[in-house]
Amino acid sequence: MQIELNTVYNEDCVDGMKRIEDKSVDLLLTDVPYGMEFQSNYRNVKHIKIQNDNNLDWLPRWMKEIDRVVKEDAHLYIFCSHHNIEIFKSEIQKYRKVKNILIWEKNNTGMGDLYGDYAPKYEFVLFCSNGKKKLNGGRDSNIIKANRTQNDLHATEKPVDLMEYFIEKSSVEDDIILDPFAGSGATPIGAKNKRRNYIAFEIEETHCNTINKRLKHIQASLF
Amino acid sequence: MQIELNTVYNEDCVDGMKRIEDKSVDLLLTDVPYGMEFQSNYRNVKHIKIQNDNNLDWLPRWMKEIDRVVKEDAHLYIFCSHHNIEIFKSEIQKYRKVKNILIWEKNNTGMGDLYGDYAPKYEFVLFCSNGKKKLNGGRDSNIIKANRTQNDLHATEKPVDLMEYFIEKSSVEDDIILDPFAGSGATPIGAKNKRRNYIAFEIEETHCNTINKRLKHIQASLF
DNA sequence: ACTACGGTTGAATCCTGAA
DNA sequence: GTTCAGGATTCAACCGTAG
Repeated sequence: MQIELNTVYNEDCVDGMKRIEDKSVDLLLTDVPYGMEFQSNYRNVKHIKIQNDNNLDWLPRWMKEIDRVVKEDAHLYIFCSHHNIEIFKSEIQKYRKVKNILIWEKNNTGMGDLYGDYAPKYEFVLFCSNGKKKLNGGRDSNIIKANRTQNDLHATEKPVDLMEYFIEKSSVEDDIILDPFAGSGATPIGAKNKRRNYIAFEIEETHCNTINKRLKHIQASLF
Repeated sequence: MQIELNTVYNEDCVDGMKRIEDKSVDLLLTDVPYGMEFQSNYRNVKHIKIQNDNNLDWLPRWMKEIDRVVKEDAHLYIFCSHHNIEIFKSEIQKYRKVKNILIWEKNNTGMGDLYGDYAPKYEFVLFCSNGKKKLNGGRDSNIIKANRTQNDLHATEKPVDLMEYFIEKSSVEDDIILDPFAGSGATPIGAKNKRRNYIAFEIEETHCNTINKRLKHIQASLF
């Protein structure tokens, strides 16, 4: 392994992943940029625009690298939206089997067209598995409720709860979890809480600093 | 109009729809064959295998015809599953805007891989709109809960409640509603209950007879 | 335990005005 | 004409607190 475990790398993930050994990752859990040029206009808080979110050109190279580093029977969880789910699913299916599409049901609905559309209340999570690896715990449904957390840190912050849930369903202690788009850091933080190893990339320096602060805070409180 | 309203035609819908006038349909509400060769093993009831369900060759011709007969600003609701949502969405998008993907959340979970997968609890409904037509009533979320109904009529029976909900959101009295894959008849029955007109096709004679019986029953009870 | 009520919030979309 | 950036806007769901 030419890469350090339990580190958040401030670099482009497609480059950085090249230093990860073949078939060494036990779980992929990530929230990719949706390719929507999203910038939150939420009230007074102005978040940094998501980098490289104006197109999905990175997707084929990214997926190829993911397939190289993630174990054959590992589970993959990839967040995406209804706007371009067909693009993500089609690309991922070139390498891995999309076994299910999970629904993260949020506690509240979003903005958008007020009169001509239904209010958005969920995010998709593409769940990939070749079928050999079992899920830990009982048989849960493919609709998962989890409350949104504060979005002071990141425009599209994911709840640590939800990440920990997926981590426990699909990995054991000391496994290696990869998140190429760490964002607010929910995956590395969840991994640390649950005593798994993580490899994380985040291209935005500000977010990297936030993640490292949050991780340090856990260290102080856990031990 | 060369076609009779409020009739269930026992024929292939791609042929039958040719008799519908251009841009004459106010709402499309249908549960297409998912292309999975589905045959329910539910309890003792053996359902008829869904015809033409082993492939999706019909889809391009079907969608072209749908686009011809449905009004430009009309809403389209097309049920589909996660297995091939990308195929349906991509094909539909050649003609219409998929504005949202609705989740029909069922009261119970389905079968499937008991150990290596999450239990299926929903169906997708592709919601298409060019954005000009408003939805009736309040602003509802894109997750819609509706109980499954008895499964003795049809393998993939949809609740009449749910169809009536969509009918009321997206049409007014005397509108024309099209269902090219009528199945158990939830759409024509919902349409009749809500005093809309329907055009329905169902290739399987047994199902046609069932639908007509159910429709007759409404006539008796409504008037 | 239950209801009532106030406070808070949203991976968006539309519209307007400037370039 | 066209594109683009930024500002205003919804109401249903949920939570916490109080009665």
